[in-house]
Amino acid sequence: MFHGDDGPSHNKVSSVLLSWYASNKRVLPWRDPQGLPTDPYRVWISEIMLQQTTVPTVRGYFERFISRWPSVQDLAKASLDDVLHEWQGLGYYSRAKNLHKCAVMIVEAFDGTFQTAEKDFLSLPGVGPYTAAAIQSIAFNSPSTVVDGNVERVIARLFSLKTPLPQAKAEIHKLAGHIRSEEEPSNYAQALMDLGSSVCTPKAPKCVICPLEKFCSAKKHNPESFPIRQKKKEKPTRRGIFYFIQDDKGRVLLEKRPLSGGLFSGLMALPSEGWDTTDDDPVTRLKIKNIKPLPEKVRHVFTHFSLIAEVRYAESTIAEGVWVFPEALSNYALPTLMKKIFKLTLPETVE
DNA sequence: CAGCCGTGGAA
DNA sequence: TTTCCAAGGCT
Repeated sequence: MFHGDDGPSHNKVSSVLLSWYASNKRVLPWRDPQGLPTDPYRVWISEIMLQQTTVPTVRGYFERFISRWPSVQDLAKASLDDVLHEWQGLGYYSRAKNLHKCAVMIVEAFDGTFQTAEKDFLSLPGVGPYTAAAIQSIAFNSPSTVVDGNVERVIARLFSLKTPLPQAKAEIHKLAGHIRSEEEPSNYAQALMDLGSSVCTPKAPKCVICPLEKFCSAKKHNPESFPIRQKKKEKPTRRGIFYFIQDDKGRVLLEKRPLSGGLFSGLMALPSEGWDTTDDDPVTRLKIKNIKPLPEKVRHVFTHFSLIAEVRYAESTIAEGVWVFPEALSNYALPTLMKKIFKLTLPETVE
């Protein structure tokens, strides 16, 4: 399994890594400054927020979220709309829906206490293999193999893995499990991820200061070329039309996006057509008339496509939907795309 | 498995 | 401007 005497030996790797972490530990809002165990609730919230999201982005969201709902009981009592409002701009909005659902489940089915078994976390919506392992080790200091994007990169480089991602995931998990020790599981998991994010970076890794340099197979060659990834498919461009409809009092027509799934699930948005997977025809449905296009187009990039949004001023007299005064827009959970549009149509009102 | 699901920062 | 990808999970 290991590459002879030059390959990574797990006890050496973990001890070197733990001592590196002891003097390079970053202060983060969800991390106890003294290294004491952190409230599992805080670990859980932070791990959900950190899914595919960077530390600088999460920081502010985490602080606001925790001060508003300091415990899982508080979160369970909150309304989903309030949770989504606190989540607006963070993206992947199903995370907020699942978070709220989990809080209710934990209070009702788990009697308000976090379970200490990884399989219990895995049964929760929005908690997958990474997050379950992270909570297990970080919050309960119990050994578990934590593999995120950082760990994938570190492992791929340590062993110069030729198998491309995502095919290599199983192999990486196996190697990560062999490398890790069962000492200080909480510190070890965070140390490996910190190393990946600050030293063993995707571009221009700082091998000179890396504590694992002497164990690393890729260091001699081209560390930046690992992990090898499958070619990504080209991102298509879609065009959509968004109707900015005001009544005679200046109120804007918003509609709630279906909670069942899709883009911006559960958030408020302008009526639109032509860009998402629905076949909605708002012009007919809302009896839209007097359509006047806005010359500027709004560009927005999603994970799997780019959007060119055309905005059209229009009128409607229907009673359905939610008519909102511009000053009251901040009371609603709005995706970033809507904020971009309102910056053009309501420049005085939007931050 | 591959497509879906947001956004922003870095280079 | 473009490209990458970040403490992933669900279907």
